[in-house]
Amino acid sequence: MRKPSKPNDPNHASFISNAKSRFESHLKSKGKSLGRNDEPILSLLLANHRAFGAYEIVEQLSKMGKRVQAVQVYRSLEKLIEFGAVHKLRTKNAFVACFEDGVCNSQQFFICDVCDDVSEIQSQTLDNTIQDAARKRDFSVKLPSIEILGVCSECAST
Amino acid sequence: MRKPSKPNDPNHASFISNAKSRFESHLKSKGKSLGRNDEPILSLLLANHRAFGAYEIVEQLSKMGKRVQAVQVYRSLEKLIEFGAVHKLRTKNAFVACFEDGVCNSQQFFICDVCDDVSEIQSQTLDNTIQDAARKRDFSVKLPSIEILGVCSECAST
DNA sequence: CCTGTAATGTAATAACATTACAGGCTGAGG
DNA sequence: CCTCAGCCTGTAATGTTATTACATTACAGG
Repeated sequence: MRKPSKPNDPNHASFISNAKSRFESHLKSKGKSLGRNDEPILSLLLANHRAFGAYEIVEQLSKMGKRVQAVQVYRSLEKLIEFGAVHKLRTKNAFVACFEDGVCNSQQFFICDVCDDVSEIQSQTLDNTIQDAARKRDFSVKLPSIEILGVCSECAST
Repeated sequence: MRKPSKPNDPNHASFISNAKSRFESHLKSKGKSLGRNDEPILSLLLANHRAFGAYEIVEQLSKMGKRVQAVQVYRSLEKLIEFGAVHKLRTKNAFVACFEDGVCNSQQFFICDVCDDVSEIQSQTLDNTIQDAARKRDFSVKLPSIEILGVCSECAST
């Protein structure tokens, strides 16, 4: 099993370009293409290991000389989320890049209250436990959203 | 283990009055009291097995001749949530009564996309699985939020 | 060149949530 | 009984997140 990439990994740059080209192929296969706003947004999120609010993305891009409005950010995010390159954190109303290498189906996050770091996990056990519980009540799962708020090891030790 | 009460249960009325008096005692023990807005809001939520948005609560109360503004609803909800009588569903930006009988610590929900029904579960297994995953990464859990979106058995069969 | 589709830009607004401030009620202590 | 602190209420305004509506631009294929 591949480890998720993080911004401080030495080969993070290649991870990013891979993620981008995967996204572009995906779009192409659906008759769409990488828009002029998509790339900067994805880059911003990939360059950070935390979640950004949509309006924060607007600000950041603005600082980088790229003026866009919220709606354009939401449009790009929608595509990115659909593809799986970005996840939405509903507890935060914020958006975070997916750092899993390859396909990502789960939505399981540990979110640090202190430093805002988001770490995504892919626990088959957790998935199974949820599926079991769902089966028991004949509930058919569409989208499990698991967001565990707390304090990460780094912040706890300082 | 007691079953959670539902609006169509024959003894639901007594469940409601119990929930209310528990809430009132709790407030009293904290030097607070049941405000004039708290009761109607709790009643509304307890009378329905689904989540309400804050502004929807405003509307409903208005229909019942009680005019309040959003901020008042949020104030009551804050108290109710703190006590555990109401939960916030972050995937929906909405609020649902807790139908567990007694103390409720977990936040595990199955939410039907079709009929909006919310059913709360208290899976120790799920809790344990999350705690295990957290321990592995030295993450100290404060507030797990688990909201499973999908289709309930009723809606699937019709 | 024309046309259809996707992407963009712009403005306005909806939906959700909070802050600020002014009164009003109540109950414990003097 | 008085009064003062703490809680509750009401009102207005504002902040934050997300979407709708509509006009325009870019571009590939017939």
